[in-house]
Amino acid sequence: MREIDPAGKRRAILDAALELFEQRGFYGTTVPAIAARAKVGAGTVYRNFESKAELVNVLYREAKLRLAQHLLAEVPKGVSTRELLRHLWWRMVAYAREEEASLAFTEIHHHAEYLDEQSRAVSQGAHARFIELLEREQARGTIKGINPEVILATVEGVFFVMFRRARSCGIGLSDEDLRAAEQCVWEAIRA
Amino acid sequence: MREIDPAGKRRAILDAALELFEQRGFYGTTVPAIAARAKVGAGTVYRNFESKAELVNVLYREAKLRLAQHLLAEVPKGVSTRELLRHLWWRMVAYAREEEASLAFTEIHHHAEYLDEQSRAVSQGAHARFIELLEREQARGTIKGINPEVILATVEGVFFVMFRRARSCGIGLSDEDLRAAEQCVWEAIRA
Amino acid sequence: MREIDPAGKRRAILDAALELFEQRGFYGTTVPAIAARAKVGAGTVYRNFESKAELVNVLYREAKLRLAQHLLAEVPKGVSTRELLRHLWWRMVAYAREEEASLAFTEIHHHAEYLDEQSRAVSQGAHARFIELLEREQARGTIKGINPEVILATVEGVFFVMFRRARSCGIGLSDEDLRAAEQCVWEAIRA
Amino acid sequence: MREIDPAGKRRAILDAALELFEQRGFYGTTVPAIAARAKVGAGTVYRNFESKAELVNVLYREAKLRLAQHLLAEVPKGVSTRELLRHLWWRMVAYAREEEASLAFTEIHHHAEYLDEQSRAVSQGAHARFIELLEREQARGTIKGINPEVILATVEGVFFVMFRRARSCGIGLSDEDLRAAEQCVWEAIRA
DNA sequence: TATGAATGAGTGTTCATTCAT
DNA sequence: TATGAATGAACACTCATTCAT
Repeated sequence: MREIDPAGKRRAILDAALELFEQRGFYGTTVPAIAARAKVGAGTVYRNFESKAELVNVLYREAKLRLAQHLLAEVPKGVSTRELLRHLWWRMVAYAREEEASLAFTEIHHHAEYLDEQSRAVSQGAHARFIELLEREQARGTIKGINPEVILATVEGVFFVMFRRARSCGIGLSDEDLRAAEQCVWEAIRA
Repeated sequence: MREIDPAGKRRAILDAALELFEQRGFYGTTVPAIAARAKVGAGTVYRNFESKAELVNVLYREAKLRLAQHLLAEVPKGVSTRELLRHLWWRMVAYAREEEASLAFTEIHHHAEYLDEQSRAVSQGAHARFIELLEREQARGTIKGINPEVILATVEGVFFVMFRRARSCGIGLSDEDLRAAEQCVWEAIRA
Repeated sequence: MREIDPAGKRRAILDAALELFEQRGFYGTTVPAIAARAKVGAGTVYRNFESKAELVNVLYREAKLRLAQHLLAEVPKGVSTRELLRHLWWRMVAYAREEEASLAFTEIHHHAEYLDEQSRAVSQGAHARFIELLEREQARGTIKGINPEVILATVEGVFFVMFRRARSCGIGLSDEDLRAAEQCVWEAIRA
Repeated sequence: MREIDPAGKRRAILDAALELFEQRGFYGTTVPAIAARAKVGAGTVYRNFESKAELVNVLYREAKLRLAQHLLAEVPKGVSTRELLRHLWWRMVAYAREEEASLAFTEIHHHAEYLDEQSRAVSQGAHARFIELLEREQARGTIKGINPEVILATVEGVFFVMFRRARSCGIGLSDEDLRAAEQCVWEAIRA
């Protein structure tokens, strides 16, 4: 069987582009710079992606799906809401630590004008799954019965702002801080 | 008495630039586009600002200072921490509603490489004032004694993510949602 | 009697322009820079001159005429050709020392495309007067009977190249060097 | 074997730039004009040269070195100073006729502020080699013992002014004129 | 398939010129 | 008369994209 892209150039381009898009944004990143970092010719980028916009969309969807996958793949069944939050929280921490750039990338490109319909659908799809999960927990009466968007904004907001600040200021987040933050979030949302 | 810039072109340029930088970022915004939106010639931008970078820095500092001013100007004395949070929260809501673009702008440009020393200093100065305020409340024993950075990330995170989502998805935030969110934040941080 | 330009702004503009055109050429000199050096507003330049091109043409003609005037005004009558050359040579030296910039300016702008018909006519007129003078001396049989253009190129060439080099390299020309050069020129052209 | 720039675009750019810089100077020449004359896209200029300034410097050094090479490469040994001058003179004439623009170019750009250290060094190096040559002849007692800079200014001055005038006035220089001029120069400098 | 030279539209910025004050 | 803020065309230079090799 003939493999597609045996040299992994497509992957190299995606990885290079992720780093650069995250650091300098879409318009601040040039295709030649991506090609140089991926150690391929500029033309090779266009053999793999129709345009710079397609490239950023592919990355966006990949990042969004991978995060959702990472969080929702092995959700434990039959545990308390407290346990569920703790589980999700540390999965997010693990993801943020492994894929720092990917997480920051999705934050930055949220709702940018160069994202296409498909990317917006992926984003909304992931969002919808989290809302559903929250609504199931709300039905158990363990967390507040308010607008689940508010609950989600609480969880995500605390997490993202903390990680963004840690990343942009170059300071580390201790496990103690993360535990404290998780406790805050729980107290914020519990019924 | 001769007025400086009686036609308010400088202000028009700043306003136009704020909108565009917020929508499309620094690199995605062109100076001719700013000039066109401000209804001035391209050269007029350069009569008022040394460069595109200076323009974004002026805007950044202005936005940061105005927000800090708005929040910290009339902090009530001798009230409970609960009252203080409520006060700050609704000041933030008022600001976010009046100056939607300005708030979103500062979020986007946080720690960008085109911000100069002065802008970084302004940003850090504002941050420090909020941390001090939190430490005073922590000393009263009314909020958690954890790392105040975590507390601040909690308050800001919930607020910003909620407003960003409302803005980018074009949905409104009801007063009820905002009250609920504020209650979440309080329960998150109280001792 | 109402004087024109009592404040001498026109003169200030011409002097400022001469310096700048000589240092940086026509295209390398900006009208605002001329105005700033002349301590007038940019609009004042246009009140006195139709355009940057007219300004350079006025300067060119002035410089050309002044030099010719300086050299040909008091030509001694009834002296030997040797005496005449010596006279002219030291008049040129005096002019070059007094009006360094003016001399360099005419050299630089010789036959530039922005010079108008009138300027070219002035240039050619001055040239013709020198050629006539040379032909009169040739008729006396005291200098070579070759193409007078060659004689003129010799006198001017030695002089200009020497002064240009002195000026651009920042070295001074001693009287001894100038005397030696004049002797060279004489020996070059004498019959 | 892969040739570098087989289409000779770099050469085409250099040739086009030489013509334009010679006619209109550095600031009067636009990069789009160079590209158009060289029949390449504007971007191609920047693939071959870092900037307009680098381009003019490359041209300047090339022209300076080629002229020095042309004159000094095959200096006849053991000939009289008279013969040496004649040799150099006609080499200069040959060069001036073959590379009219190149000669005029170096004259114009002498000591301009956009020339870099390397270009100034090349210029001074060439100058030094001519001064040395003159000093060797002075040691033989065949030419005047005056400041060799004056001798050089004499030779160069006569030559350059003659060619510049011929070129700018569009008149030709007859061999007879050139012979006469060479004789003038000899008589100017001989002991 | 992979390349990178080539392109030219588009960028940030300057400046000759105008004109309201 | 004198000013200098305002203009926008034109500049030096960049970069997304193409295509011959």
